[in-house]
Amino acid sequence: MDESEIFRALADPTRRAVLERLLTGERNATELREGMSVSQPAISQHIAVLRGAGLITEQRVGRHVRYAVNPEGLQPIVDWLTRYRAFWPARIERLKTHLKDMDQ
Amino acid sequence: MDESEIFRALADPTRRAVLERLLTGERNATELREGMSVSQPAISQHIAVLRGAGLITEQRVGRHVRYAVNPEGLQPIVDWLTRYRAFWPARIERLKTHLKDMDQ
DNA sequence: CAAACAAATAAGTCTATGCTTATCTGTTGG
DNA sequence: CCAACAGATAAGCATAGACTTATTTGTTTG
Repeated sequence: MDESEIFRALADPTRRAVLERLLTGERNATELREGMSVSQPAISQHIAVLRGAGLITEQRVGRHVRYAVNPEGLQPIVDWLTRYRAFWPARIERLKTHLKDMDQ
Repeated sequence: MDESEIFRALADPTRRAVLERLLTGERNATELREGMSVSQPAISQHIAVLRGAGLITEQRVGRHVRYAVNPEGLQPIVDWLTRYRAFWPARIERLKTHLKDMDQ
């Protein structure tokens, strides 16, 4: 329900990069950090923000933690955006195409 | 193209309130401020952020400035969100309903 | 033209955020 | 069991953000 927290979490490019990496499958913190030029604590803190915003879930597996996108996490802002649907004249066709793709 | 700037602009509840007020029609700065407990400069600064993010447009009319939602402004983050469509199992039906409503 | 008005800008303050290094907690494998 | 590892937490710093009051810019109207 707290859109502010979600938007704030998404406002940081490093956190969006983490999320997008999770789109291709679950990862642990070390894997999420690969190729990024930030310290281990920095990633850990970003992960905490994403988790606080409900955007990711975590599951401890041994001494690793597997992170994954939380499917429900983005819903509040998707809902928020649908209020602006009357202002999406140009994109509406593309969105419909996406939805048709999903039907198949 | 700069999603960070858009997400950051939307992260503030006062700015979202301004945007939502504009959903019901164009307003000037004084009208946008009505009912909000912030100073005139604060609203002016919020408007500047929204405009910088491409979310609103402005048109000077005499000594007033009429602000309006920029229809194209939210597209970058709508596009960004569609990358997560595979993770929207629960919301997809609602979204389809919205789109059907638009067809009529 | 002067007073009133709409909005922006300036400048200062306070808090939040993102980063670092150092340290701590928990887990595993030799 | 202990050394190495995965990750979180602590503490400190620098910058960004949201707000205020005071002032400025531009426009209108009596």
